[in-house]
Amino acid sequence: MQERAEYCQEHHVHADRVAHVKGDMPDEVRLYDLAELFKVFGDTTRIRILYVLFESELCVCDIAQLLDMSQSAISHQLRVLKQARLVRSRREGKTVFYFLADDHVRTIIGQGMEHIEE
Amino acid sequence: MQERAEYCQEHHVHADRVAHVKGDMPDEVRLYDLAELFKVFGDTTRIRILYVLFESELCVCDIAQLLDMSQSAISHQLRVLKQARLVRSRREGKTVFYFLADDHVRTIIGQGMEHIEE
DNA sequence: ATCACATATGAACAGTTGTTCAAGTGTAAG
DNA sequence: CTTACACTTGAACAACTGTTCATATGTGAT
Repeated sequence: MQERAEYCQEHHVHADRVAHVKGDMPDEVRLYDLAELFKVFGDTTRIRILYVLFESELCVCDIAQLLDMSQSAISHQLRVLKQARLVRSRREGKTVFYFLADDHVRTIIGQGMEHIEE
Repeated sequence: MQERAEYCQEHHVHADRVAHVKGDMPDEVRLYDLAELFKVFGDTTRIRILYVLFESELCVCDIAQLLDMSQSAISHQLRVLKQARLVRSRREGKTVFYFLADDHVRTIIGQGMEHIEE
């Protein structure tokens, strides 16, 4: 966090580029939110849940069964996904159905897949 | 991980959907790799590094200066980014320049930004 | 060879995260 | 109002992650 001058001499730093980049950086809050969003994608369980919802809406119980995990674990993760506005839910009697919130989920996961399959 | 039957009765589970979804799920390894990839995006420092590299290639020292962080911290994170094949590097004398590996980075970050700005 | 600089790396430590377990809602049916 | 089911939630604990600090490597100049 300090002592940078010790490593990096004035005359070495590529001042022009540094100055240029410094200009068009999104603000800290936005970058933080962005990282938070990707954190949500960065867990196998949540990725699997999202994938499972690609096809159709499902209830908590269905998802737990599909992923062979406890209903509680799934519920916790659905909450995270919901807070990130990646999924939404609707209630039908005792059952709660979850579904993908919008198409960004598909695009982001699609691009990710493309990347790892290169 | 067990006791599902206790919560979820045979007659309730939406068997048709469950069966259908079960068919076209990517294999476990792929889903794991995908989560690993997004984990890399899920950190403020790494997101900031990627953003900084949107404009032009930069050396470790430049990045550390721009983000006001230690050279060591940046170096550690660049390694993570490199392992995920999100950045690449070239050496020029004592200096090592880092740059974005391909356009997926831009697309993924772009989509992420769109999502949080809704 | 020796020195200085740019970068890399290993160990360690605090902070975060995901699951389980137990207990809590909410809803429909008897 | 009681019971049963679908789901939610809070606490706790192990596992993981990011930074720091100290040290190591690589390169070029003297």
